Amino acid sequence: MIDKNSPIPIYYQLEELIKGLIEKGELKPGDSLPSEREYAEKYQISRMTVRQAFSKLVNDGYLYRLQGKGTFISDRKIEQPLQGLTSFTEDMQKRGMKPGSQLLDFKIIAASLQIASQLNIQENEPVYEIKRIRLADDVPMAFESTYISANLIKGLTIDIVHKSLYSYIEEQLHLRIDHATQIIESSIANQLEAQYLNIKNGAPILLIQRNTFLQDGTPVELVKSSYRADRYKFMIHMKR
Amino acid sequence: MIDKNSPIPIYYQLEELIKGLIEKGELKPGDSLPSEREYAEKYQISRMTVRQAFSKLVNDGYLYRLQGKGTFISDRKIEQPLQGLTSFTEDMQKRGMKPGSQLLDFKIIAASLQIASQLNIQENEPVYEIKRIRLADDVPMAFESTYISANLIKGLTIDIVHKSLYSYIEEQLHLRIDHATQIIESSIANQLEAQYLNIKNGAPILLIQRNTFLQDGTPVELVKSSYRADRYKFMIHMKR
DNA sequence: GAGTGGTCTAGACCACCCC
DNA sequence: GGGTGGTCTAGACCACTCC
Repeated sequence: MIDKNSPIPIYYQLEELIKGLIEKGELKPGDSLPSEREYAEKYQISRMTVRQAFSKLVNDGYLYRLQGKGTFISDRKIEQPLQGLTSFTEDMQKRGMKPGSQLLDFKIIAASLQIASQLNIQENEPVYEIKRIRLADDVPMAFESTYISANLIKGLTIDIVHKSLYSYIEEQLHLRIDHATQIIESSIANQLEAQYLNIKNGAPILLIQRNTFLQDGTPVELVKSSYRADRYKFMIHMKR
Repeated sequence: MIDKNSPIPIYYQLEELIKGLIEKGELKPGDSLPSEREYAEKYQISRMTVRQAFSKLVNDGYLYRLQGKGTFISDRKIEQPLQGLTSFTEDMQKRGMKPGSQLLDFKIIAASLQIASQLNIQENEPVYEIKRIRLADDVPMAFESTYISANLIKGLTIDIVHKSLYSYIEEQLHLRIDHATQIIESSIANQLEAQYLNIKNGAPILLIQRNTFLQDGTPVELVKSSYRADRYKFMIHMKR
């Protein structure tokens, strides 16, 4: 089950192995795991390597440790929702809904001062502007505008955007998307939003602005979304 | 600067030392840190111990690593906001506002089915109910209702709540608050909320429900807040 | 080739929990 | 006292970046 000769790090293999056991239900919330020493013995690896795998899983909320007692499976009933950076598509799938998308606009424009400052580029530099209505189970869920520097992310097409923008950036351009900041606020639908989302003028909406960055802090993407408040709640999980 | 005989772990001392340098501005965003090996040499500690300190700081967003190049200070201009679990008081202080509070109600009630299920207790078990208006710079910011199991958190007083509930739970009761789930949604002020928050009926508000847990998953606290949308935006930072 | 972070080892002693 | 996680050491080899 653990291949020591594989180029895949051992700690990562162990991580996936344990995650698999949890997802298959062989390890249930509250269950204690075999001790770090037992894993080390069983797979003939160092205890530090086991600890590295455990630490990642603790950090991601799969496990928790109690000194002197052991390592246990977390109760993730409530905390399931947002684990790290996900796309709209993944988000909807996790919520058990069928994601969809309706393209309104895809073009290159000159960056406004506001967009340029968010993307850390000069005013009037070219940026892709993509406007879409996002659907969940074929019903409008959000109205979304995406801005991407055309000098940083070259060769973008509608097709790529439809598939997976993040995969393209990471696998074709070899850039590593690392983190994002989201600003969430409450507002009221204007006429345009009401029309696109099929709700009443003045109905509550959740505005989410996401700024995505590479590891060195270079902005990759700016997304402004308006979600229907009657269909969408934002959930996050926080560690102390 | 590093005391190897102190009961405080070396990796933690190094963490604080580096954080200090960043906060004092001696290390600026984009700067590269001395290498792991240099720190190990300088303080006569193992490289693994240095890595442990670095890893925590990377995880908390202070640093980022580039293989083959070095370790660098993150640009935290935008990402500053919400780092882990914070109280209203801390939150407002970080935003540069003066926090305040106006107590509306403090009593023990029998848990409704809804509250009981959130706190994982039986219906009609005693719970503290605390209702407050939260102020920022003396202006209403949020209307907040807190529910806490009276059997779990004993001896709660208004005074404790006014100071720091979390300190009381951790230092007096020796329970370790570990994580929380927050659900954020957009809504419109009803008459009561409008009155308390000094806004118009129908004005947008941000509803935030927070469920707080101990390490083993025991619910500690349930907080329902209604924030004025014109004064409050929720910000989060996410790692991929 | 020299320097960096990424992974890994085989030990060690400690603090804590439970019997 | 025996088991657990928490910390720490002093090495090792690898992949990567830069010159």
